[in-house]
Order: sequence, then C-alpha cells, then structure tokens
Amino acid sequence: MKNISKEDYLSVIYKNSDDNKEIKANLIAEKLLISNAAVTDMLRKLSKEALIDYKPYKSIKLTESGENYAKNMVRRHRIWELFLHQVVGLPWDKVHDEAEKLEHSGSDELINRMEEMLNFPEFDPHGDPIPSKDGAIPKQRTTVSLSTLVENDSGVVIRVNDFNKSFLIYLAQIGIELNSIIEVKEKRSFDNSMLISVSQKEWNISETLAENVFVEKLKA
Amino acid sequence: MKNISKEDYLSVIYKNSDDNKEIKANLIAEKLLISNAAVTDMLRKLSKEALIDYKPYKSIKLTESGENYAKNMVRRHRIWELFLHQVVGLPWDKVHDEAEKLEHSGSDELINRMEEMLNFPEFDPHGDPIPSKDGAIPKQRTTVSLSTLVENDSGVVIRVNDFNKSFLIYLAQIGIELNSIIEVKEKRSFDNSMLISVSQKEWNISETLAENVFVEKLKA
DNA sequence: ACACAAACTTAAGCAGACTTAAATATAAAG
DNA sequence: CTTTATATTTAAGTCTGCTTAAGTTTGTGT
Repeated sequence: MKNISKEDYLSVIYKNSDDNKEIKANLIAEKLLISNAAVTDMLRKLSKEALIDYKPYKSIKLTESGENYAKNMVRRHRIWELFLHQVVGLPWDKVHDEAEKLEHSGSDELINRMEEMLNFPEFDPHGDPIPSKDGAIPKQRTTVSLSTLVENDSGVVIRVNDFNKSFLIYLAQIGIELNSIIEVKEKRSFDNSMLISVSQKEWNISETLAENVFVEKLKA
Repeated sequence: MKNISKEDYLSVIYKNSDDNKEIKANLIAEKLLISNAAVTDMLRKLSKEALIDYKPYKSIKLTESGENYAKNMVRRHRIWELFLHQVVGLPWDKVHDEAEKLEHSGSDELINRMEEMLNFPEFDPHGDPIPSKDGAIPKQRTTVSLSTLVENDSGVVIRVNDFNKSFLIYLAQIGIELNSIIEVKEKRSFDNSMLISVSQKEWNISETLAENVFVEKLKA
C-alpha cells in the first residue's frame, strides 16, 4: 500500500515532461513540494524498477512501463474527477483536490465501473483527455483560447486551465462550465477585456481569464 | 496524511471492545495482522494523544475523543459501503474491501454529500448502523437470526454477518439482499437445515448460513 | 502459594520517505 | 577557457510503523 509516493512521482513526471518527454529533477521537487535530495533518492528507486531512464545529472524520461503506470494514474485521477463532478455533484473547483486523495485507493474494478457509469467519457471536467483502459489517449479537440475570439464570435467551452482555485470558483460563479456556449459581445482593444454572454447573462472578463478558457469556435 | 495507521487502530479498538468498552492488545494485533510489539508501540502514542486510556499491562479503553474519532471512521466506512453498493452498484461482497481503502481519503464534505445523496441512511449494506454527523448511533432494530425461525415463518433481511467473503458471494447468488423477504418452507430437525424461498425461488440452506443472516420477523 | 503459560513490554534494528548541509557536475557568461 | 551560478547528488540524520528476540507481568491451576 506504500506505492502512493511512487505513484505521485510518476504522475508528476508524466504530466510535466517537455516535448522530448524529458523532465528535470528540479521541477519534480517543485511540484511535489519536497527537497531535491528526496527526488534523487526516489529516482534511483524508480530507475532500479525500470520505470524511468535515469543517469545521474541527466534529465529523466519514463520507460514504456513507467509511462503505462503513469497513464493509469492519470486515468484514475480524471475518472474520479468526472465522477465526483457528474455523479456526486461536487463543484468544479473541489474535484481536483478530492480526486488527488482518492486516486491512490479504489481497485481498478471500481475505476472501470465508474467509467462505465459515466459512459466511457473522453474528457474530464477540466477538458483533459482520459486515457482508456488500454492506454489510448483521446485526441485533443482543436480548440482556441477564448482570448483569440473577436466580436460576434462564439464557442463551446472544451477545456479550462486548472491553474488557480479562485479562478475556477469564479468561472462557476459566472456560469462557465464544460460545454457552455460563450458569445463575445464586445471586445476592447486597449486591454483586451471582453463582454461575453453565457446562458442569457452578460459578464465583463479580463484578458487573463479569457486566456485560460479554451473553446471550440462555432460557425458564425 | 500518515494518520491512516492511527485510524485503523482506533476503528479496531472501537469495533472489538467488549461490553465494558475494553479491549486487549492481543486482539488488536490479531485483527490488524501485526505483532504485539507494534501494538504496544502505537498504544503509547495514542495514549500520549489522549485518544485512549492506557496503563501498561492493563486493558485498553477509548477516551471520549478517541471514541469520537473512531465513530467518525466507522461512519466514513459505512457511508462508503452504502454508496458503493447503492450508487455504484458494487456487489455486496466487494464493498467492504473497497470501502476499507477509501475510508481514509475523501474530505468530510464528500462524506456528507454522499450521505445526503443516500438520503441520510441509518444502516449500511450489512445492516450495521451508521453514526450520524453528530455521533448519534441509530438503534439496532430488533432482529433474530434466521436460524430461529420455524416452518411458515417469514422475515425481512436486516443484517448479515460479514464473516466470510464466499458466504457473501453465495448470499448474492441465491438472491438474499438487504430487505429481501425470506419464507421458511421446511425445517429439518436433524441438522437444522431449512428450505427457504426468496423472491420466487427456493433454496436449501445450512444451519451455519441461517445463523449468520438476521431478519425482522413478520407476522404470520 | 507457586509455577508456568500466556499476555505484554522493551530493546535493537530495518525500510521508506523525508530533511539539511556539504560536495560535485554541468551550463552559461565573460 | 576559466569563473560562477545553478542543478544535482551524497552523506548523515529523523520519524513512523513495523519486525524479532528477549525480558516482565499477570493470572490460573493445582
């Protein structure tokens, strides 16, 4: 039962690797809020178990089996998120932390059962893809940042950045959810703020907010 | 996050204390499958935190705060069980193990939300009472063992002993669930086996099985 | 009342996952 | 190509929850 730690490391490596699928020890330490020394320690262990390729002082890469392991953790996390949101009705900004705690427990059977209940979803409440049982990853839909839309454009919300909790809370407040339809009413060139309408209501949003909401553009 | 162990000890103490609310270290070790030395160790820690009354070589008793803690764990466990059974549709014999893993995670908020979804249930799938948020414990309904019924008696299933997994699987197979109605068709005095009917079907069951199923007797 | 088995505690030690501090590699800049 | 800053590793130590082995206490049976 003490693989929790290992699981966290693998998830972090998976989620934060660059385009070459490599990552630096430093980043892992930052994300997990632990010392670099602890990271080195664990890297040696993961390497011994052939879950990562690791040579001292070089950057780190998951092996195939390490990647499978990590993908499964991501899968578990995202299915929990979606389940908590959809079935239990937990608000958007709470599901991440809750899922973080639950993802290490629960049998694969339970995960599969929840996936089935959710009708084999492809994306979680943040719009991130959910790896399937066999490790396949749904292709990201082609999305653009809300900030790229201009007056009279509209789009469906596909994904939002999970970068900040109060951001998520605010989104919920103004009624922006997965699949919400957003229409740009006005756009101000001097600060790129915009007036949008979401489910009959209008709101003024900053460029920062718009940059972190991703939509699929609708035909005019 | 390392209160898992503490939580397990407190639950075991709570669930296995005798009528005087006392328990011996030995029993704890047996239930948790660990050495007596480990138990002594932890008892000293729990005692230091005033969760138990403990003097070396004497039997152990929860303090009030220890009991509250333990009750909350039992509550969490049983709500998970019921949720997994009722909402997720996990079979009877699987919920216990699954809940054991999940009970340590998940916020109180999540537990409360699930409780609400379940409409503030008083008993879990095994028929055991679920402590409420404020620690109140629903009174056991007056039940008798199925083995005490005689020919032509019938009863509603209220609780079953969780003593053995294959027992639970067999119950599910022959269709005995919470709230099933069981009618005793025949009873054989030489071995106390009985022929019962459950939802239109008839089954022959041993005395051992009958002893571990508890029903509320129905008027003839 | 005494002996002895069973129950319990103490002691020493180990593994996992950390920490801080010091040492060493690597990379970037002059 | 040397200096310096940054990233990484090593070393030594801590804390938790266990283990085995050895030593105590308790209570039971005759």
